[in-house]
Amino acid sequence: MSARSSRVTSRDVARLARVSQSSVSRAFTAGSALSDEKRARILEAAKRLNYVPNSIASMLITRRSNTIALIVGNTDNPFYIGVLKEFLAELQAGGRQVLTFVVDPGSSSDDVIMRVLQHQVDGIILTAAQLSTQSTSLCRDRGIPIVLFNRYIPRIETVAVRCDNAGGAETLGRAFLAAGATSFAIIKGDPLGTTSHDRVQGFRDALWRAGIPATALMEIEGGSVYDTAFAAIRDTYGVGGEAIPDGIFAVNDVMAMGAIDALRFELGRRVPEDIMVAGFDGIPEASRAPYRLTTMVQPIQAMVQTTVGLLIDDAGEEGSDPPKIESDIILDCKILWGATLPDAAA
Amino acid sequence: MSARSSRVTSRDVARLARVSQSSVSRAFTAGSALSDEKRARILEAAKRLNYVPNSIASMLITRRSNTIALIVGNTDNPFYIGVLKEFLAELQAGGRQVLTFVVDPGSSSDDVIMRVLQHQVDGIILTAAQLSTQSTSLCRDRGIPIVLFNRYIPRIETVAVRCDNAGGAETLGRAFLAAGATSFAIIKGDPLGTTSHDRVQGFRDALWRAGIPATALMEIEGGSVYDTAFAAIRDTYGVGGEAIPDGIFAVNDVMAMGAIDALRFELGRRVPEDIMVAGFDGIPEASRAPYRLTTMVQPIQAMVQTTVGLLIDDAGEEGSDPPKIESDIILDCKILWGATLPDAAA
DNA sequence: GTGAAAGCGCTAACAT
DNA sequence: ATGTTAGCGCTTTCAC
Repeated sequence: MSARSSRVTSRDVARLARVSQSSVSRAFTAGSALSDEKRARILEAAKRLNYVPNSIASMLITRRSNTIALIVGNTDNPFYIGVLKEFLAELQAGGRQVLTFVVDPGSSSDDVIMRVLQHQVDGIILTAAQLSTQSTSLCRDRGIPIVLFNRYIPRIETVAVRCDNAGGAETLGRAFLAAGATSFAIIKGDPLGTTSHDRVQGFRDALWRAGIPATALMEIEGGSVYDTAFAAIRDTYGVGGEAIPDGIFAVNDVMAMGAIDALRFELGRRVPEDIMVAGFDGIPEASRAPYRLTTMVQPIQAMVQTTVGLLIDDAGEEGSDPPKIESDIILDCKILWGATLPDAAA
Repeated sequence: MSARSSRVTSRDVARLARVSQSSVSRAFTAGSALSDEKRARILEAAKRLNYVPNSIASMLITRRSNTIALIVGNTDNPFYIGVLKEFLAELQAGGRQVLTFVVDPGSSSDDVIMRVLQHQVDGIILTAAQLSTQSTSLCRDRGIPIVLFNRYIPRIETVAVRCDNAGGAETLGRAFLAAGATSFAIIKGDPLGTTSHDRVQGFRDALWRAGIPATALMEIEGGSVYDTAFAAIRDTYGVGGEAIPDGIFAVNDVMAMGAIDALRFELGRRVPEDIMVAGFDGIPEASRAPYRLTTMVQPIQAMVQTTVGLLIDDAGEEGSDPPKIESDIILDCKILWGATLPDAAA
């Protein structure tokens, strides 16, 4: 019954439909000149033979793979999982294939870039991962556009899409001040990442502008994920530790959750009654009943669509070497008031 | 400085290195006959030209793409995110590329299969997604192996790797009984999925064997994810609702978390003092301080490695049509005692 | 509108 | 060990 169709090619279909091989190709190419009658005949023959066009051959000749490489770091942060999902959905909806790579948070994506280049992808999306100058120029030489997502690389002219990390953090800083906090801690993320850096900077700025002395802000390495942030808070403020401040800002939600749990279950403190907490990202988990975290919501969908748009536009034109956008694209984020840091204006 | 290497082919390298084009090919193929001196010369020329072999052309001729398709459903369940990560890591470590597809929980993977076939992948991994008989036979006709992960399709002879869902659920059922529970609820997942079905069945069996009447077990549609399970518990047992049973078993961890939060924050109950709860999967989130859920841990890594092993072995031999494994591979899962259901034997 | 012919960049015999 | 040759399955001029 089944056609044992292991190697059905357009030639086989052509033979059965009594047309030329090129007509078969046309039948599977939208908008090519072919009579309806012939197309129908070809399609039927194809169905009978279980023919599926070999896109590898098509890629070779058209030099377009219709494939985007998605390089993801830090998969332990639900935010990037959400980003990954959104990218997959968006690219898939646009008819593109996605080659996904994960890189260890520490390691560089350069070896992955090599594999990506061999695969003739139409574009590269880089999320929460490092990249060297060398790699970017290799891609540029081949005309493969790269877009950085929520990360930029100083001194490398690569387009980046991100949200206003510094501005968002500053807003949160002011929110703490408005709520009456006078002593602070900030839980930092990846020391090499621009995202954490910018949020720290924004928060510091808010305090500095309000005349808060630098000594009123303690900076804690949070390790970017739940477990490490939990441990950092427990160890920093545990028995014989430092005095716990009024307000704690974690540069991402998952660390804020770790901090809250450590405060409650290890240190016996109440949030927000004893300590106020805010995060950044707007992951759904942080809005659940036990947390109801006040946070800055990143517009994932808009950011993803912007990113994909840049890639697709670039890939559309053959010899468009200079990416039209020279500087980063920065989208606004929006505060989501939860219970852990009340809206003083409300 | 950069070589404007948009279209450097093996011919260009051959010319520069003063060798034949096939020697260039050999230089990039491990274990092919080529003098060290020549190989070095070729590699150097390649570097100067920024040459990267075009794997598309190689795929076309070798008919092996070195690529695995990973089809994932239900990305809202952290368990499958963990699975996704593990697969990506494992396949990447094995030098394979991964084409990732997400399918909406409701929809079938059949359209995705079509795209996958066009891409000449070496194998397909299907996780938490539906698949029709038609699609599987299409793949089989082309000699593309499919492995189902944590899901099987009755009446379709496709290899599946999963854990002992029924057995694990039965163990949890006995744990509830040993802890003294006498009335029960089970929060069910995807009605179409075998995973939920088997766990429900296993739990029922445990009660039945202990002589518990069917009336002592209430079955609740939990919708597979946190939010829907939260709402289901809130609505079922809220004001004017049913009496809350002693023990609640959610067929996955994320629904157990939703149930616990609903019990605590919507219904004002204590877990485990008032109600005992258990889940299934062993996701890290469920072991965090607010939950400390008792659950069955699925051996993700072993399951993933087994799955990949099946695929790679199959793909290794050219004409190996009959998959060597005819029946499913079932791995053991292990109970993780948390706080929500105490170990009566301890 | 349709067919014939020429490759895309590579691998794999086959010679030497 | 190395070069020559013949394609892999498709798209795309180019004639007709």
